[in-house]
Amino acid sequence: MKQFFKEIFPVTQTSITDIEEKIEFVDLNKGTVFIEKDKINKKEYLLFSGICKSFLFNADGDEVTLSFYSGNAVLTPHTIRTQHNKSLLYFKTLTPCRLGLIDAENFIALMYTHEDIKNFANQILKNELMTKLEKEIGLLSLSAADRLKNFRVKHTNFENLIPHTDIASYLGITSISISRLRKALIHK
Amino acid sequence: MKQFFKEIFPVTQTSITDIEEKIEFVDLNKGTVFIEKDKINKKEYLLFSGICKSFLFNADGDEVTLSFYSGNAVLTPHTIRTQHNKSLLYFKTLTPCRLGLIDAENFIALMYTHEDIKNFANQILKNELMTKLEKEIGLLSLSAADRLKNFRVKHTNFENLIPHTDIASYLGITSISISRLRKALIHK
DNA sequence: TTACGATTTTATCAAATGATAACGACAGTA
DNA sequence: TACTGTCGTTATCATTTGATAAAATCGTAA
Repeated sequence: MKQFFKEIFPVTQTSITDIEEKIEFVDLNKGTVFIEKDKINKKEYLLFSGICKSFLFNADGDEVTLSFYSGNAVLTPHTIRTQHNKSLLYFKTLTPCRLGLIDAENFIALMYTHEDIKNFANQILKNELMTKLEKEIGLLSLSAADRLKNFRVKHTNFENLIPHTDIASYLGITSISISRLRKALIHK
Repeated sequence: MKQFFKEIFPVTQTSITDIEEKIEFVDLNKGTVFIEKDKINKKEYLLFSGICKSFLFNADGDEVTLSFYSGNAVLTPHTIRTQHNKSLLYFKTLTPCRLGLIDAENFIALMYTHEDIKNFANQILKNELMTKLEKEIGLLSLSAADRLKNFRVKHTNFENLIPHTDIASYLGITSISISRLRKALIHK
């Protein structure tokens, strides 16, 4: 737990303790859809280990990968819950994952009583927004090869840990294309 | 004002009046950058007429268009547009625009005292997130031609009102491509 | 009106990406 | 061990998109 917050946004030992006592820990196998679109959800999710992704289905019924998360990280509140507590997205594990769940209302209460926890939450939101902006800029103005290069910097070794189809649907290309790009990038 | 809220999210006459008395109205010529990245900003923006866009610059220094807004509409809310009261994005007018500005803190105060204004704000936020998701899905899984088709449905007649370069940078293609696609789509 | 500058279109060619199919590698299982 | 299904690669060909340059169009100001 200490390490978790140290990596993301340092908070006091008191805050860590107060969060920890409200957390429910869960271990999931890979390939588990643990948040479903349009379903009621009232939890916050801390990812302690493993890799998971958020996704939707396009008009053809294919999965479209929006974001990856790898421990240690926090899944973003906004997309998991709208004002009616319904998720906008699906989430699934791509490797075995260890998650920490907190009741969202409890967590909000902690934000009010602990200034550093509020700052922590703001940092999470900021990170997510910046990541989204960077991704959109990449999609709008970079070639697939450059998007893959950026992906490698941001998500080191993911190509050896999760299916390439998930990476392809994140980059907006086919899995055949990613294979071709991987070959082309070897000599560069 | 009545028409504005009627189109977006109906609120009571009392709420309209309470908002209206805190609004500052502004008329801008086309091509005016009225929100700048990294500059202090503490306002909410209501767009009563005209078309504007949010944008950033990519690594090559080219404008990347993120979203379009046309009256009547509300621009990206302060909460997700800024961090520490500094804007994450640029906004500029693409036609003459009539805007209404409200101090963000004043607006939040109204949300606490008026349930319908809070719901209105939540609706704006949700719409913004949904629009973003739809755009990302399009970028990830549609051809440029299909993205243009969708754009035409969502932004009727924009091709006759704003520069095609802005539309191209929104769709992630060159202005030459958009011209080619326009020709190809005439016979379909 | 003419002239100028910005925008849009067109043409040509090269490069990137998709579609389809076949092949190979690999893990799990009977 | 052989079988099976999943995943990744490779090959071929068609299509899409970009780059560059030139021409056409449009709006605005002199």
